[in-house]
Amino acid sequence: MDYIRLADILFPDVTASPEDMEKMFPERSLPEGACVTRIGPSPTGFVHLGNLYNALIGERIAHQSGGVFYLRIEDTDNKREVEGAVETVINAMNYFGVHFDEGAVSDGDNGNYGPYRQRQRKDIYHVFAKHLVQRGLAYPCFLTAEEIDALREQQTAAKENPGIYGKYAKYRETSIEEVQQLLDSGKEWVLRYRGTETDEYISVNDAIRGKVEMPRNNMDFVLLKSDGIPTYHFAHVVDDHLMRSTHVIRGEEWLSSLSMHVELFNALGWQQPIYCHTATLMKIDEETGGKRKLSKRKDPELALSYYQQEGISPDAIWEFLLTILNSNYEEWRLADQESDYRDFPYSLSKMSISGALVDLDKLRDISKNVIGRMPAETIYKEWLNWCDEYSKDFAELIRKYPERTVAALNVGRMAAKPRKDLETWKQACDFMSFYYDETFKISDEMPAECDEASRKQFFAEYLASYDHSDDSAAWFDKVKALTEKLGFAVKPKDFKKNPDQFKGSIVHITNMLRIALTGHANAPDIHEVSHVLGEDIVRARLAKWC
RNA sequence: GGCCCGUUGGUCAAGCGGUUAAGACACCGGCCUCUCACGCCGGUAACACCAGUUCGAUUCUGGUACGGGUCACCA
Repeated sequence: MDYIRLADILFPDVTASPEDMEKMFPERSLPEGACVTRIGPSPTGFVHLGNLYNALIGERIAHQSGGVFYLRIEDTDNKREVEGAVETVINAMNYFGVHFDEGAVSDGDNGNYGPYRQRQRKDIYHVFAKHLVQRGLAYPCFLTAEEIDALREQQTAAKENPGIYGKYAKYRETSIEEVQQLLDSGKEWVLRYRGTETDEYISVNDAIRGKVEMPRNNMDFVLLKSDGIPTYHFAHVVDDHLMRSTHVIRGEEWLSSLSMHVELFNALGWQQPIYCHTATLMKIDEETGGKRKLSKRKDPELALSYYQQEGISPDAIWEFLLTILNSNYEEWRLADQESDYRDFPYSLSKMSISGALVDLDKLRDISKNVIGRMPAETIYKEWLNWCDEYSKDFAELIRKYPERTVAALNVGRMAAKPRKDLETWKQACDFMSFYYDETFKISDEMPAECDEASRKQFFAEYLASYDHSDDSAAWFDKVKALTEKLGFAVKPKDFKKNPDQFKGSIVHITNMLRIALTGHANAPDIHEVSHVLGEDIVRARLAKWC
């Protein structure tokens, strides 16, 4: 068969050669050991944790090695494409602090290895498609969807592997005349790779999993779809070669199509990148109690937007993913509280290969510590940023009282063992609400031990003797004196031992004070809070109880 | 069903032939204390199963079970 002629019939417009492509996209001149990585999201408008998870690995190993990290949009499936999805991906990655050195940007491309949108690379793929046809490694296939369905049914019934291969590859040996005829009649066709029937095994050294073995590809899989756009498999091989990726980081669901990719790299005579197949993120299914893959429909926490809405800071997400990704991260963080997480030496070999469960409790804990490490000014800024987007009323409040807010954020944080009250920005709005009259409300009941008479007496006398300039010790001495005067135990233990001799203990008294001041039985130090609020507010809030 | 991947406490995980089988989160006690938090001390809790190799297996090999993935002109 004259494959050269067949190639010309199929791709009459392709004049460039593979060598031209190699010249157009030369090897990158990078320092020894530099990694070139990428993420290749498809623009479906939904960015999930798994995307970020893989992005983070790529970003780390690229930037840690002085390499390049880029964004490639895998838009070969026009059916799934959603308007504005590219923007969504870029914004999400930007929000979470993942920066690209090159690749697609919202209004075009940035870099010398583009275009970075696969649909715009059609001509490039066709050069290699034609080349494969010329060498007899690819052929046009005119099978319709119905024919393929019927074949699959027949194969399944006969307990054979479904698919187009060997004797089932109907159009493998179609003559040029027949092809020409079919083409002329306007019949749709796809370009298929010509698989070899073999019982060979291939072996790939995965950077995360080690040696992975599987049967060599024998399928006539699709290279170009009927619209001339490549499938993922073909696009991946061409792109990662031409864009000079050194490492391909992707989910383990790709493991099963690895044999096709190996086949193509070999057929084209290219060196394979280093594959890194990551574990799938899982969660516990509430209904069955079993582990399962996170699902877009059932699990809101899969969407990155969930974390934005909850107000979990990007740093917390990073730390969370880093602890899942590298088992020694927590240890490193424990030993070094100050360093940026980017200083952590990330390693592919330390990665877990079984699916990790997304544990929101753990995330909250990490978030609490991350915020705990931030200076109050940083918290103010980031929290305000979040409020501007998700809680406009609160943003207004914070802006109205900037000094008070920063002071409030510092309550209990100057001590040797600082408080960690804030978990998320959303929770912060709730927690901090008592610092502002606009949002202040009494949420807890006054302790039952304090009857109305002693309550009135307490607040009256407390206010009468209140000196805003008292230091903590002087203030507390006054509270103690009042406590005793009202017939309450100054030492909680005394009350515990002899509950009959007292109306209650100082715990009840201070709780009463705390509720009047903050609305909650649980709140930070009363003396500190009083000073953040200022004398006027303190007096006003307490006066209501006299 | 074929092919692949996986399996250490509730969760995340160290471990890489001999360990009292780390640590973190969660949970439960206790201490500290004006509440809550923080912090500290302590506790409950694990090598899926069965063979084999070995003086000795959580660690190596095989099988079973269970979980996951994939078998598209989707990525």
